Amino acid sequence: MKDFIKVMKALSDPNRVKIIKMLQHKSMCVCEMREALQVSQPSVSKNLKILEDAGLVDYRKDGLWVDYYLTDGSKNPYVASLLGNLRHWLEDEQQVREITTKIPNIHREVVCKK
Amino acid sequence: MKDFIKVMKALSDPNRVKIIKMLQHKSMCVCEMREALQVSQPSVSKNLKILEDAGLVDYRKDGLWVDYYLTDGSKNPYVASLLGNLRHWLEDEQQVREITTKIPNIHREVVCKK
DNA sequence: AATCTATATTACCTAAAAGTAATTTATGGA
DNA sequence: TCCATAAATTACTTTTAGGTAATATAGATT
Repeated sequence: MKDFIKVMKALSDPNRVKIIKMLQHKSMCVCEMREALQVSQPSVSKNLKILEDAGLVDYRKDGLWVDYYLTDGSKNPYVASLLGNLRHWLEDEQQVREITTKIPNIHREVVCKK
Repeated sequence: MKDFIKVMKALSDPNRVKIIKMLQHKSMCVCEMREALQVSQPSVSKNLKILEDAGLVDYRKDGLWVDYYLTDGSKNPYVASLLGNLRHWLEDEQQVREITTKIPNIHREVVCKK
């Protein structure tokens, strides 16, 4: 039950869902997501932690940057199925489109010097 | 996005998930669920409203009783798939088993006179 | 009509969630 | 070693969620 609730809670916030939808396109670091979402850095970090605890995302360090990416779902029995659905779900949402079209124009070398 | 968030929120509370799992077995009235969940009647009503707003459950009146049942998911594009998954998800959960084994012993004629 | 009963609604309280600002930690380069 | 930078953590604030008690509503029975 706990695992299930954790994933549902993780996916019941718009900014976290947007993070998932962004990561479907490419792995990203915190400051890139901060730029795309237009929220503070701690807010992004906190939301990433919630997604990580739910087994939805994982990260690898790359120097100063931390690259987040979607997991294969092996840490939580509900994740693989939900991430699968989320591949096509919400693709037509205006809010999602707005963000994903931003992605190609966000480069960490530019965006993270703030 | 709103529809999606609404369903995720609805499913991110243990009592509401338990209601869904109960309704997989049979339609039930508020007082039966109250008995099974051991919470107050207003709490059950409130949670049912949240599930209804998300398009997960619907009801029909039967005299004084109100029978709640799972929808076919036609009111929310994410519901059918999730209710489908929830048919097998959480079946082995202790908390769910405890409640569903109670159901055959709960009869509204007995339980609702309180 | 008067009353009983199942459910909904309201008012209220406490706890959890989500955000920011300030601070700390960790990595890389001069 | 010292400094700069990306991310995490902490402290704090405001909003939201979930519970109960009290009350209102609606259908059934007399």
